[in-house]
Amino acid sequence: MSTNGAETPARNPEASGPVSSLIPAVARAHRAIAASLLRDLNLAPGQELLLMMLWEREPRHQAEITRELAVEPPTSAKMLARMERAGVITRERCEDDRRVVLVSLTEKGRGLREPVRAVWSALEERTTAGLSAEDQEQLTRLLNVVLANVTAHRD
Amino acid sequence: MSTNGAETPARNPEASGPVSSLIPAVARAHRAIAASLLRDLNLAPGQELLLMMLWEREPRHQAEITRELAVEPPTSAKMLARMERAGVITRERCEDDRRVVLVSLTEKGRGLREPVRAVWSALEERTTAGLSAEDQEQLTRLLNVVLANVTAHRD
DNA sequence: GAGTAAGCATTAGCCGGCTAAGTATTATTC
DNA sequence: GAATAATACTTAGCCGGCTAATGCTTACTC
Repeated sequence: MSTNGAETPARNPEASGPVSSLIPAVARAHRAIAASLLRDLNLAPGQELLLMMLWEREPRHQAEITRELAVEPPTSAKMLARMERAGVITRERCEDDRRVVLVSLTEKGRGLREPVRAVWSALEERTTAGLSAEDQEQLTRLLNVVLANVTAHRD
Repeated sequence: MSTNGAETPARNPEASGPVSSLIPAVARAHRAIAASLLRDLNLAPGQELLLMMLWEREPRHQAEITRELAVEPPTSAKMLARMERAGVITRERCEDDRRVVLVSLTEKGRGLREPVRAVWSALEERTTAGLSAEDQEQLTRLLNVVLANVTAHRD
């Protein structure tokens, strides 16, 4: 229903630097669009990433999913439980190693492949609108640097 | 506690473009660091933005906060309720217009100003480590374009 | 083989974010 | 002045994300 008109996202005067305030703002607005597009497929943002993993290879250990999504175990567990309830995946304990849970797609889950791809195209197109090829490369490069910075193992 | 070692954040082969997968990944890792720094101040990520608003001017209408934070009313309402419970802000109904709620800082809230500024400096420094001044400018510029793209009013 | 360590997943509970629906108050309009 | 619309906030409930604490298997060590 005609999503709200995303207000001006708080340009912050006290911010020591703009990047740290820009990143969450961009991410939130970006996620809102993704959510609105994915809602038509009955998916929540984040769930499409899991499906992509399974489309590539299946079944998968839940631990593997957790690792690759770079998320904590309870996060993936809850998400998987919901998606199982929604009928897009199945879970079963592995026979060989009763600790692990194997995650597979249902037919319904497989059917989402093309629609999700379409959503991702639309999302990316809108996100990078007005950026030249060089700009996009630059942005990708810079974001990867930042990602490495904030990802760096700390101990 | 010795945060997990932030795994590789799911480089996604199916992604139509890298930007849409990079943004959430960066945002999540960035937020995790912010959370870890803010936890020492007993704040959750996002709450510092509200405090910044109040340090600048006070009191504020809740509606104003909601608008400036670019958030939906229930989101700010819940956050404010928690912060009130935590003793950093107070809320009271306005006498002139009984619909509005006025939000003010407590002494405890005022005392957080310097610590929060320090956290933001540290966060920004870590985020932009290894980026030249031009790189930072570029990144800021490009993120602003993307922000405009994903923020664009849609109806 | 017993005891301990490591790995995998779950439960409970919090936080920021959202939508949908409702309440109360003030402004408008006729 | 009464009916209607607009505004401000709340409640309920869901989703992704997290930490802390628990349970259950398998592997390792002695």
